[in-house]
Amino acid sequence: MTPRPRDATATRAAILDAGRRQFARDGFERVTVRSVAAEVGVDPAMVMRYFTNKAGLFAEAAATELVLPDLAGLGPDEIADALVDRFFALFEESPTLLVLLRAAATSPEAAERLLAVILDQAGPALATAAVDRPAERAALVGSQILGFAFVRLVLGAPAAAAMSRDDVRAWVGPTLARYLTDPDLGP
Amino acid sequence: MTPRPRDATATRAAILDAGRRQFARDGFERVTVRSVAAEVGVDPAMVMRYFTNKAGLFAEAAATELVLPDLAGLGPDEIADALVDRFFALFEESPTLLVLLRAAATSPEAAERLLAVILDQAGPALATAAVDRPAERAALVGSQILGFAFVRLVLGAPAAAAMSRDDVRAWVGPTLARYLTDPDLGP
DNA sequence: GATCGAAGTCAACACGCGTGGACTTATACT
DNA sequence: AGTATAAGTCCACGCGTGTTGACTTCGATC
Repeated sequence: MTPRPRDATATRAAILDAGRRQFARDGFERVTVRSVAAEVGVDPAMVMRYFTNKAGLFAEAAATELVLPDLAGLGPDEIADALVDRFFALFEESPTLLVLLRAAATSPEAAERLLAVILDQAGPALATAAVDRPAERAALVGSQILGFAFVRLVLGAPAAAAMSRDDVRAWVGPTLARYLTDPDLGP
Repeated sequence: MTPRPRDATATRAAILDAGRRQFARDGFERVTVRSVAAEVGVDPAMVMRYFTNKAGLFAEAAATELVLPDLAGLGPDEIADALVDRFFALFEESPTLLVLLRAAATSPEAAERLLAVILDQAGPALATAAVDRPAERAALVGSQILGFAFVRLVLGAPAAAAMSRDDVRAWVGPTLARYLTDPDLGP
């Protein structure tokens, strides 16, 4: 066959990559189809060809898979370390979560998607570790993780931005552990 | 004198109020001068007359004063309750902080302003309560407060949105207390 | 070597935006 | 009554946006 042996999907991947970077840096509205195309060195119409829409490009750029490890049978401290490590790596390897975080602030659809990621992907894993009230505990874990990412990556607070992975483990790890496993917490 | 005894500043206040509501709901970019003027029932040019700019309107709509209570001499639990109560009231009485939170996600200037609010207004008050490392502990307190507000008000997570003030006290209060006063925390 | 289809470019459209300036209205003072 | 002055309206400009359709290029197949 070899219908189109050229690097057909190469520019498509380049557009997606540039779009992801720009969405992660500027949010949805401030990114223009033209700016993405310019970064790739391609005509703006290419974006429509491959993604039909600016929204289509965003949807693909914001596709996030948390792939959390199995938390069952782990002690509180191990759970906390596993969560910190995973999210630390997640924000480093690809900015999809940051894309979603930035866009969620001004777009109800993006907010809904981010909430779905937390509830549907992190929810089950966290529920196996929660002593009770899994919904509340998952929401609190999410609030601390997103809040820290916000202060560190969006606001750029020096004290938070300067922390190493081990620092984050030591500072916020215990909070996550208590949110999930402290039986005395809550009303 | 009475240079203009008419309700001169009334429409100005109405524009500011409508702008604040729309900025709190939609962020900076999605709000248009026209939409604000339409909500007030006034010509768009009135916005320029009173605020010179869309940016000028935003700047005034985002002016935030935390007015935190004095935390010196309080125990950990009292500190936590005082913080939760103050921020709970703050988000209810006026959406300026929400305006700043939403806009900070996509605007570096807004992010800088929100960071300044945390550092300059909350920082000193929190520093009096912190056992050590005031910068790190203030950043962590801010991350939890903003993160919870984000999950509750922006994402609208049911488990977080349904919490009463006392629920929030019971769930996140202890976290704030530990961030400030736990001497064993951190690396 | 002719041809077909995909990859990519070009110019333009329609729209909504922020903003500016000329114009109108109406109130308070002389 | 007349007038100055502030409040408010109208209209339109210029720009950047997302998006579209027709055109061009070019490599692989027959």
